[in-house]
Amino acid sequence: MRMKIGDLAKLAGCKIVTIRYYEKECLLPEAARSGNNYRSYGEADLERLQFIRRCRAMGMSLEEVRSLLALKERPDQDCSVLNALLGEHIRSLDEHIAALSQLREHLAELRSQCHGMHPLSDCAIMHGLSEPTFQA
Amino acid sequence: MRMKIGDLAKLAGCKIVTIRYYEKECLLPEAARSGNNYRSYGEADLERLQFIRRCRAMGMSLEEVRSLLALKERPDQDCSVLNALLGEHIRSLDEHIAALSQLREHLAELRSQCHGMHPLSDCAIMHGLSEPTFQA
DNA sequence: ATAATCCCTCTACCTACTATAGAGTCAAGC
DNA sequence: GCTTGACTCTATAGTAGGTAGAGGGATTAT
Repeated sequence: MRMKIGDLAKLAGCKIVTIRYYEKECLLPEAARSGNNYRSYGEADLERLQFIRRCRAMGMSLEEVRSLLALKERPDQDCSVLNALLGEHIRSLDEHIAALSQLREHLAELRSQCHGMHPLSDCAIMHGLSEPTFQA
Repeated sequence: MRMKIGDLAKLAGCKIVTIRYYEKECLLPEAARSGNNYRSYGEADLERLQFIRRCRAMGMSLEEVRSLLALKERPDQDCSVLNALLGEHIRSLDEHIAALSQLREHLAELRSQCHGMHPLSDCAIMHGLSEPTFQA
């Protein structure tokens, strides 16, 4: 039942150092220690770590994860707080995606103006990057 | 014609510290100094800085910018190198955008399952984040 | 003369980890 | 009993691309 940090890391799909890092950041509680001073983990630790990793995989910051973990501790509370938090996260993702897409279009346009096989001094890409018209 | 770091920052739309940072990173040459030890800049410095800022605004890393600056020094070279570099950058942008979009859909789906007004312990969002099904 | 604003260097901080050094622990094989 | 390899421990420093602050000197406006 009890496992060492390497086992936990394997099960959660993350690195050992990351687990120690989360502990230092108080996202995981201070681990119990076995006689040899090795950290010792159980089911609950694994679940909490997986929760964190899933949130991270969803693109949340550790601060956001911290808020979610705090919410998770109070299951009696209304879930509108959580709903709002997630909505905010989706909104910021949308912004991020829109900005990147615009950038991508911009770059594609720049590239389409160059057909290769000529010196850099004539290249439309270099000119595009050098001229004030291409302020993003 | 010559200007101080604050003027340059204003013209390039960046912070003073950022300019000093670029100098330390050798993206900008060591600035000339006037009698009072203030950095002193001219047209060429402004252009180089603007080039860097434009590349950054296009989402390029400082390492990519470094490569572009090196290319810029050799205007006789064929522009296919530049073309390839830009193509690679666009490709990595595409990947990034795709990953974020998938994430966004995932989160939207999660959120759509919660209609508010019930305790967290029943909330589909919290369950979604707690269960292995939602591995991204 | 003095206050506000500029500039200087140097150091530390941010996110979310990753990498390395140097040391202790444990199980298997000879 | 000894060695080898795989595991663990702590502590420190590094990554990208800056940002923030301390403590000091220079310039400009009033």
